[in-house]
Amino acid sequence: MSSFKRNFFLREPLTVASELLGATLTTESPEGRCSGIIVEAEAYGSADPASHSFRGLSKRNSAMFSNGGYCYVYLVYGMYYCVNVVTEKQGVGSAVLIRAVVPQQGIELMQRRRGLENIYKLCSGPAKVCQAFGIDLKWNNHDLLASTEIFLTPTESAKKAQIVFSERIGISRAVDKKWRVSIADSKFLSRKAVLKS
DNA sequence: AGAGCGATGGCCT
DNA sequence: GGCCATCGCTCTA
Repeated sequence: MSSFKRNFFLREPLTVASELLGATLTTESPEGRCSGIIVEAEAYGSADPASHSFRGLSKRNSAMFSNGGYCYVYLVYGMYYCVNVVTEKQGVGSAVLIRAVVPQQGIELMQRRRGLENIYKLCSGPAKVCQAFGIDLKWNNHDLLASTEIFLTPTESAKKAQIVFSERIGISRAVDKKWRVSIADSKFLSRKAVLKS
């Protein structure tokens, strides 16, 4: 089984986001292993008004400034978690938000954690992914290249799916940037990609 | 199918 | 006090 190299993550978040589509996210916990294929992600840049890192380092966002390949987990709306893959070199606050995944291993465990049967809705949103995979602050700022509890593996098949670029979801600043990437036609997305002329 | 809204807590002004 | 990188429920069509 191959794995990502550090250099993969030391690039601009939109590039990393595009190339993470098709990759597999895996978590290991005492309850079991969960894995799934990433089909939707968003890039957040260091000079991006929509990014948590825009106003500089804080207690909450400090993991965003870690080296590429680390993990940034945050609490959103007081009740859910979202998981990001940190990009670029240490000191630069950029990351890729994992928004949707196609469940592969541990589907029963995901269904139990989510309290939901429907495969298509199991991981169709950033907080749903975290709930299904058991991701919370315990893994914030973990190195995805060193951890055995949360990690990424590259796409095995050589086939490249069609990628769509669209506007990011749930933000109020820099709304025009098309920094959301998704696999066209996937039934596992948080929303269909809206293409504006 | 789409709009509205409450839950809930940390962080920023 | 206001604002969230959300979700799932309810109401209207």
